[in-house]
Amino acid sequence: MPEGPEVENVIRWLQKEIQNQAIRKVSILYSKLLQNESVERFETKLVGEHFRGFKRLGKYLIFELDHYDLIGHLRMEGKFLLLPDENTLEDLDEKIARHIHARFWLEDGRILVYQDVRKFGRLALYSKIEDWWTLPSFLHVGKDVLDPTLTAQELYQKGSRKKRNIKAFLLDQSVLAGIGNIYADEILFESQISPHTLTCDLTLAQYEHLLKASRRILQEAMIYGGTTIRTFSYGGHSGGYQNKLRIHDQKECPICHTPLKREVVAGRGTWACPKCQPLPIKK
DNA sequence: AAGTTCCCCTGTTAGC
DNA sequence: TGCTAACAGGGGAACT
Repeated sequence: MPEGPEVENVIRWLQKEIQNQAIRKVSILYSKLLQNESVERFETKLVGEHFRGFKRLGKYLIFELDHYDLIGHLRMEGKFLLLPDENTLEDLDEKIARHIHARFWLEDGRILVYQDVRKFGRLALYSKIEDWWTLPSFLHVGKDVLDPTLTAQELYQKGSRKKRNIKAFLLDQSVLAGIGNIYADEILFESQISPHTLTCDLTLAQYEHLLKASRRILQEAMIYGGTTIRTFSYGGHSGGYQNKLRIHDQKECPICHTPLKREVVAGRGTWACPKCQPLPIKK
């Protein structure tokens, strides 16, 4: 499922492919895809706009156009495809075509389409403002994990006054943005912290470990092209990090070989080694 | 008021 | 084998 590293790969791919392309025509086939705009107005507003800039915040994609910022979120299974021409679009297998919810015809004849089997993804359109990170879409989105101004001290301050497990904390995008379920498990394993540990029981040193592990793992996953567990792909590529996962969806601990079993923490399927990631001893 | 549960969706898989 | 129910999970609304 697209987390920070997957979204980064999508953004870089689109920047390389369609930067400065103008939009000739737009058609939206699923109105709920649009968060804050009617289909008709959305389709009208985007004609003649160019894809100027490509940014990312957490798991959000930001397309800077001439007069608007277009904010996208792929949620579970959303993906963009670039089709070479009209014929390719017409010849698409019905199994794929039925899940295409938006189409953007570009000036060079290619067509950018948005496909999303589960229809969870969303697009929001805003008139361009100076600081896109102040847009309503980002009201509840904290600093990106890879934002160099984010410090362990900040996490410690937020965590120490909350009573909630660290897995939920890492998944909370208003705390830090970009980590999803898969990487949360990997980060906790590398930090040797149980997902059940309460944030108020963690030391500053542990938050330092967590932040360091978060950055290392997300960077590495990004270089590998992200993780493809179910369906993630972009530009015809799959990610490669699924082969590097150490704990998530694995059979045994790579360090002590303890058999692992899935459990639900923070409402998510969770893998952790009971030996290598012990709970702190209660006093 | 912060933390938890539910809901949106559909394809895949587990279980009877 | 064929059907149904459970499951997958990001984020926001609704609930406790």
